[in-house]
Amino acid sequence: MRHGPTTRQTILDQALRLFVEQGFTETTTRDIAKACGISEGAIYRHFQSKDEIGWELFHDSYAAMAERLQGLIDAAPDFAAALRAIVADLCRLFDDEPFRFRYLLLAQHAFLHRVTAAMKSPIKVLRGLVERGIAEGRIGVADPALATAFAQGPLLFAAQSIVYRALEPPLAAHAEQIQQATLRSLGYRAK
Amino acid sequence: MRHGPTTRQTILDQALRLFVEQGFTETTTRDIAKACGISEGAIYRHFQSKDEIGWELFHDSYAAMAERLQGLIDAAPDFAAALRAIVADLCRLFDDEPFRFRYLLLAQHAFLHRVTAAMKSPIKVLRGLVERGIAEGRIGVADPALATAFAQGPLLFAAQSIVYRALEPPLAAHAEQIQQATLRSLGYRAK
DNA sequence: TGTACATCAGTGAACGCGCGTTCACTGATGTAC
DNA sequence: TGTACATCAGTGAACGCGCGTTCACTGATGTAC
Repeated sequence: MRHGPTTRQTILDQALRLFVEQGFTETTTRDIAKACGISEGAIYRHFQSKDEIGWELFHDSYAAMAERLQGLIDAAPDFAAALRAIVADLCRLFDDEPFRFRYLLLAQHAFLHRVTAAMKSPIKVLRGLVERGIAEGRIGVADPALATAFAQGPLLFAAQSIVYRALEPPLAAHAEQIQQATLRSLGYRAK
Repeated sequence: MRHGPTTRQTILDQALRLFVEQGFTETTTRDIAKACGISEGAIYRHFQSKDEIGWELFHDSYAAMAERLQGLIDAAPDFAAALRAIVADLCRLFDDEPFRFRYLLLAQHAFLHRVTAAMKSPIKVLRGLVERGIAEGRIGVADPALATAFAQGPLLFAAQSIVYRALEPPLAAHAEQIQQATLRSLGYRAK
């Protein structure tokens, strides 16, 4: 295929799935090639290394998610609405693109050493929102680091429970409960 | 050393640390041997394989934690006291044995396929407590799977925040806040 | 106590295997004239 | 339109390396008599 922008995307798609299912190190270039129906050599027409595939998958999704969350926050009328919008959106992302969602969680550890302080990150965005909530007197938990930690719990453990087959999918079906649990865990009080 | 029960333990200790710091697959038998100050061959006097080291570290701690949590629950006068005791105890464990604590979280994924349904597990113990709380009308979240997920969030994300240096150690210093956030996220109501 | 043998933790070189990556080559498609 | 050459994705065998594991050997300690 001369005009085949599809092979590169196929490699990304299959690698994403395999990295989540088997782990990054545990996935071989032979696995990826086989899943794509191409030879191993062909991978290196599109990427310099296996590491580059992993990093590109992480970096692009990570930055995109940060922008997306910031957009939701900017569009929301107040703190609680912003938090609710984020939870609802991430539930949808988990249901629609489970591999992308899960890869972001896994790859955080693996590529942490490459995440520079300058990079936008979903965690920083969330922390910004939490700090605003504290400043506006909406949140009972005074320590922003602790509050940011608490804010992640309900959504991400609910997602994990679905992965481990302890909780019934889709995650969006539990969005309302997750939103409430998140607000409660922060000690939210309405105006 | 003829009467040297220390080498086996040294291997376990160093492997635990390395598995947490670098990952299981990323840690080589050369790494372990070097950290212990022994040859690679010596490892195989005490363990059949690298996998066995990983599994033993996981299985022993996993079962021990399950027993420990069940003991705390049995000794507590009511639901809230049990949950508080668990949180306080796990905070202490994280501070005292950070590698053991973190390894349990990491290895869950890696050894999940070997965790049989018959094995005792901290998650099952927690779920049992949560179900009791729901039955006794103490918990607002009706779905036990969802409530079990919520119950893990404040503690484990606070722990992760310390690992990522976002939150000030020790974890025990935040125990009170974590206990309250856990109860709140479950929609706890006192008698 | 002294001697002969057994036991066992530890050594370190070596093994085979599977990994990520390379590279000479193929064949289809695009371009120049 | 036809011909010659350029470009490029893809092939698949091969490469070197580092991995987990093995094994013949050593030397210290325990045991039998």
